[in-house]
Amino acid sequence: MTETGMPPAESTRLLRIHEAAAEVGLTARSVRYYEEVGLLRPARRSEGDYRLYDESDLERLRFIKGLRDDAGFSLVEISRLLEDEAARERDHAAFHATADPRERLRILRDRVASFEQQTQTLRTKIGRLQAMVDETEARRQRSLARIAEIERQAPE
Amino acid sequence: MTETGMPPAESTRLLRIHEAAAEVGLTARSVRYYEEVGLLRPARRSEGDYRLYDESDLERLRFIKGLRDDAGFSLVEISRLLEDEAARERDHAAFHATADPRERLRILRDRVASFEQQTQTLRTKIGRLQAMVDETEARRQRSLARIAEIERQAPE
DNA sequence: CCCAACTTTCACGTGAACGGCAAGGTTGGG
DNA sequence: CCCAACCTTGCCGTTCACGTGAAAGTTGGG
Repeated sequence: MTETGMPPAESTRLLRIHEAAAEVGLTARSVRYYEEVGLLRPARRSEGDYRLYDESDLERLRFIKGLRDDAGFSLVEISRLLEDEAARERDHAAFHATADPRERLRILRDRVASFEQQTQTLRTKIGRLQAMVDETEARRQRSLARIAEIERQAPE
Repeated sequence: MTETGMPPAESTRLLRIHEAAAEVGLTARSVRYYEEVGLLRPARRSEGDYRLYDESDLERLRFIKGLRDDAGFSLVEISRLLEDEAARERDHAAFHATADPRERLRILRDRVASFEQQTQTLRTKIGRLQAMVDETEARRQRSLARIAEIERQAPE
């Protein structure tokens, strides 16, 4: 019969830094570095000061990795992109601390604005990439036209 | 057959490194570095060994800058992306040197394949960015749903 | 309680992508 | 022909984004 030393595993499973990093495809060093430059802080620390990450931390890490690898943003740019979200992180506790619907609405609306800001930035980047695709397509078309011309003049 | 002689040197205006760099929004140092790592070589050198860039060099520089700034590719990745195109650069002289239609067709088809490779890579990147947009959109929708719920329970 | 495996902070090392300077050569208008 | 304003190569410095120990503390199974 075990005593009531049960871990509170039911609500949120917490991962140590190497587990969390592996989960999202990063190194522990990177995760520590991201904390160093202010991109995130772990949900909590253990008794012996080990970093412990929850599911929302993992989401954030995945998002950071996406911005870094897929969008090619620098950590400074990512920091700016997540700035609003950082504010809402600070509001997160406030959200659960208050029962005032007006306050909760304000927090949620800030969050929505933050998401819209993020999609706007990403869509701008998509637009520039699309422009490059279009230009490359145009050059391809010109080459195809020249091929057609040669084939017309000198059929094989 | 051919029309009158080609327009004189006006179309083949050559720029020195600072002019070329300014034209495409880079620094001279960057342009030299790109040459150092094999991303391009200037069309020609002056009598006193000054680098001289023509319009196709500028196009290439703009493309490199786009890949770097907009797509966030590293110079190594850009190098891989332009590798095929580098081959066709070497073929460029051959193209104008030969009158053999079969040879010209081969060169042009290589170029088309290179363009298709580039658009493929860019579209893959666009797809990943779009996935991030979609996810952010979904999170925004969830927040909007929560807002609606609160407004329903506690109308102002 | 022990011990291997994990973690902490601190600190220095590294590769990419340039910036900046020195010492000298080139260009082109007057 | 002069000379200021370009350019050349060479080399060292810098920032970013981590990698890689070192030395010490923590965790958890046996």
